[in-house]
Amino acid sequence: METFRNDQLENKKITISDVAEALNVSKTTVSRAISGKGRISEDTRQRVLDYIEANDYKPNVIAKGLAQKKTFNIALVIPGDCNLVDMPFFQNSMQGICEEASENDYDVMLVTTVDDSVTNLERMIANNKVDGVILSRSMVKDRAAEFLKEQSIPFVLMGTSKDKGILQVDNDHKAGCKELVSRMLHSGMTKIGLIGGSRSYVVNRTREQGYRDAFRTTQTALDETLIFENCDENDSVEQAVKKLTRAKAECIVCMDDAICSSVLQILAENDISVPDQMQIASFYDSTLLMNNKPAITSLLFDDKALGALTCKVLLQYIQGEEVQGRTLLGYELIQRESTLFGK
Amino acid sequence: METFRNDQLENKKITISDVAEALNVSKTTVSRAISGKGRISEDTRQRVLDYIEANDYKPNVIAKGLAQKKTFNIALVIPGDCNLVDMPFFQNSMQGICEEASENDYDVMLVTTVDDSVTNLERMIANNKVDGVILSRSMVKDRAAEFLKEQSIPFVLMGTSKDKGILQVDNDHKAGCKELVSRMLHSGMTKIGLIGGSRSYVVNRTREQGYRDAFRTTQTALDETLIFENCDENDSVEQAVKKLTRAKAECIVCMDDAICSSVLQILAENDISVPDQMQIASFYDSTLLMNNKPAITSLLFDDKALGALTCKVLLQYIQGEEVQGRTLLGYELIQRESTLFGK
DNA sequence: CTGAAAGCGCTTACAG
DNA sequence: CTGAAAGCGCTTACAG
Repeated sequence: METFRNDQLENKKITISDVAEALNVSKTTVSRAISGKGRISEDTRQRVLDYIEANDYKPNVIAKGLAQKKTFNIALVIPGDCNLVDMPFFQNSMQGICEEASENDYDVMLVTTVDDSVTNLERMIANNKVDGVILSRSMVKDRAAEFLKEQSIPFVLMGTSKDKGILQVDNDHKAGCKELVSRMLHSGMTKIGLIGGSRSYVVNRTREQGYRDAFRTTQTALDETLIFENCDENDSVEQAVKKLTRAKAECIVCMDDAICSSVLQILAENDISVPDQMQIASFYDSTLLMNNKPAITSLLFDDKALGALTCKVLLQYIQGEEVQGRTLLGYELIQRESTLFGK
Repeated sequence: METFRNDQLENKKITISDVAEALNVSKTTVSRAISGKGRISEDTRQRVLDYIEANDYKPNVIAKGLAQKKTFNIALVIPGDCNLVDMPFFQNSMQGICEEASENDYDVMLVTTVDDSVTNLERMIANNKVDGVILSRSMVKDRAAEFLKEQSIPFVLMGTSKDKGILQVDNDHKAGCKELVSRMLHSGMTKIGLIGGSRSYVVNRTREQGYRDAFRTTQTALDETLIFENCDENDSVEQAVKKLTRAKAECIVCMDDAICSSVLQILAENDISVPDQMQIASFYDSTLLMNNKPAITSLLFDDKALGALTCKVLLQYIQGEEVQGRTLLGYELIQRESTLFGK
């Protein structure tokens, strides 16, 4: 059995002192040439820059951070226990965050939380390892947000919170859901069922709000018995579907693709065809149902852009710039075969 | 529109000098009490520790790192463009990595790669932000691995490589696949088809090897026309399924759940029932097919444990301990309704 | 057992 | 425009 041991040979990197010495200037001058701060002649500046380029000198960011009391790192907090349907969201937004951070010479540290525990986040903050934090899934009662607030650590929520004191960037779920349902109402449907997940997540409440807004705006009576929430289990979804078919709902709007997937399965088992006997739409297009036949009408959000923007706002805020308290991103309504309106 | 601006008030944290002053000892002594290195009387050690505890002093890890030329960070490199079926693997292993790192007072930095580009990784390495790297998906030709080798940065591959010079920790795909296929052969089947994804990924080659080994060990003739690889598109999977049904294969083994999902759909469309007319098994259980009826026989791996172990090996290596060149983790063979053998 | 001092690799008032 | 010096918050030979 072959084994390895790290030689720990320090591959010595060139430092600012080396550069200064080689050029016969002070470290101060080198530092200024690089940062662009302070007066320096264009001539020496160019000399320094050329030397750096030629000798591949990279300032040590850690040392720079120590001197400036910064880390040039941000933390991304993601749930360690999310289910399949949420993964694309985290994956894509993560990608956007990393790219945006990278462009600003920042790096992102990963913090996973389990069961609403914030110990990992606490450790990272206590260790001074980050300049700010991105929170990614917001619970109605969010311990991480509370913790960061009392520690007065800069952070932004990639999501929505009713707490106006929290910086937030989110997809405009409410407007999207409202438009989707409004279109259905305009097409003449009235019995539009809604099946949603846990109300512990802010996003589910937001989506529901959009649904309600559609009815209010179009002045259509809303039948509360067609709304089913907290349907986390397959069983509760099944109950909901049964009640909705019995109530002769024309369409079932699912709050996310996980629920939609269950609904489709249940309908198939009961030989209820989509869209003829029951129309279906989903509030979130997760690629989980990409290959479903018929294709499912749904709302499409650009999660990568959301991540990038969230990161941008955080970095601006960290740098002392003024930022908007809340930013909402657009959506796309994709009409597919599972619904009949607007055809 | 409400806006925010960061006050940038430095919430001053207590430093080692503060502690030293308060206790009337030197910084050296405080440092020693904390690190446990160097001689120090049990008495003063306890005094320091008590004070620290009482006043909630946390050493600044960044400063410690500067002095020791360490960062106490590792980087995790993940593909920015993975598809749904791979996400649970990354999510779960990530969780394992984060937990293990946390326990060793290390943090993990996220690096996403796009199209085999290593620029983000280069930046992170150049910036001295990490002590080591975990590579998570291995291509047959892996640029990230090459880069890290020539820079002699400690790294371990969470996966398999034929390069014996690379530290690796992986699930034992080969043994798992071998056992699965062997059991089928022992039950009397002979026509066992294989449909796999891109051979650019090492894991797909490894799985195929297990399949071949099963035939060799049981001394069964292997019909090469039953093997279909590089089936990345739905079309190629469809072709493969058609050929396999025509060839009267008794079972189709899918290299992963994405392929399995396509296969199931194609079989359904052609009214071929599972397992009566065609048995199905998958080499990787990704929860994607969790609710499929019939449930799919497959191999189960503990990705979180894989992540944790990979991280552990990296940290040991970084600390100069001797580590095994290659470590393989077990698997579980889950027999479900989609196959008939062993019942 | 304990401490003064130098050092990690930067930045930044301050002085010239 | 440029530099010497102090400082960021730690660690670690070295001396006592």
